[in-house]
Amino acid sequence: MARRFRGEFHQKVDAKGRVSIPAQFRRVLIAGDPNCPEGDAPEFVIVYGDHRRKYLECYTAEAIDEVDQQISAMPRGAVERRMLERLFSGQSLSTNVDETGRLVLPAKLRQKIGLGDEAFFTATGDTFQIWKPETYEAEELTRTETWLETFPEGFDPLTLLDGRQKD
Amino acid sequence: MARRFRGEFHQKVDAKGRVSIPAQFRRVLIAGDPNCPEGDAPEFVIVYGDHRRKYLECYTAEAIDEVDQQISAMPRGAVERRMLERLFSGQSLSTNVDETGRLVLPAKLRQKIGLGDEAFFTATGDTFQIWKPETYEAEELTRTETWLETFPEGFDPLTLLDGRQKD
DNA sequence: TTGATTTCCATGAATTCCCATGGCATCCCT
DNA sequence: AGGGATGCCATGGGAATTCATGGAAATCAA
Repeated sequence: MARRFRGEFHQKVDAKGRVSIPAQFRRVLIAGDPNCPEGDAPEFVIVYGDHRRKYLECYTAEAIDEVDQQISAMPRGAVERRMLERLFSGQSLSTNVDETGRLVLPAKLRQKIGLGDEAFFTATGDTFQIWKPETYEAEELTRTETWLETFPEGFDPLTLLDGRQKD
Repeated sequence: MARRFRGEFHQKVDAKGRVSIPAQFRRVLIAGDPNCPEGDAPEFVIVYGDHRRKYLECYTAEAIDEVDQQISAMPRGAVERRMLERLFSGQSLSTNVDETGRLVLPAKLRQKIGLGDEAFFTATGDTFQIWKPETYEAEELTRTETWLETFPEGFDPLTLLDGRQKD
């Protein structure tokens, strides 16, 4: 089973912007940082994006390397390449987990997503996101709701996985 | 014959949330974890889903890998993909069987499905589900009952297999 | 200097690990 | 066939660790 992030967690944010990274996520970050200095303190990257993005997306060292490679494989000068570079190089921050398993979110980033004294972590495959809990509920949950409503009563999202498989 | 879960079982849940996994299921979990560390302690994934789902669904390592692959084959940014990621990455928990054959259900999950001191396990092909016994009786049994009643007396469910090609 | 950042220690609660027991079912030996 | 003896299985209890979180001391930066 590949090293993937899994689960949702609520964590406290203190006055200095310190947040405990869920232990399970920490392990994935460690596994995803090839030259992680033995014990722990893996490095990883937070992509915060432009002003309209309301959450922070975190990549393991390996995951971001992969993205970087794909970007540099694009033709120099291409508009798309520029955009991606701006997003992944510019609007991002390289950081690391500290010895007590926490990450420090600079005031700038906290303000950007309106983070108060609580953060919501949610896994999304090979990355995880950090949200202000209220925003997550408002945006994502209601989005799910309305999306589900476009389907018949009692619809099971699993049907979407079809293509080949179990029934 | 493929390793499939079979049967229904009632198990005790102790104060710490520990539950014995039926030995039969355990074997399937072991067989379904490719890099399972020899003896036992296979890893697997519990998908709990959103608030309206009243049971926990357990996937073998292989089964969940397959799901993950299917999801990552969907176009990035598609709403469907996003929904499935939320479900299978976010609303899930990666765990493992312990040395005594048990699994630990965190308080959060127990509350979610209202689990008390007893759990009901039921096989569903390549996954199995964990229910609060009362819920299962109330919801699932009556559901299949009424569904069966839409068919004539003495109806043989096997008829449903007709003309459906399997893989 | 002064606010901000980084280190280092502290602690309660939750989680994991380790050992123990009783019930069944099976195997085996005579 | 009798009657243990063996071994797996479901459960319990407590000790040992890990986690999340808070606060103070030590460093920086400008």
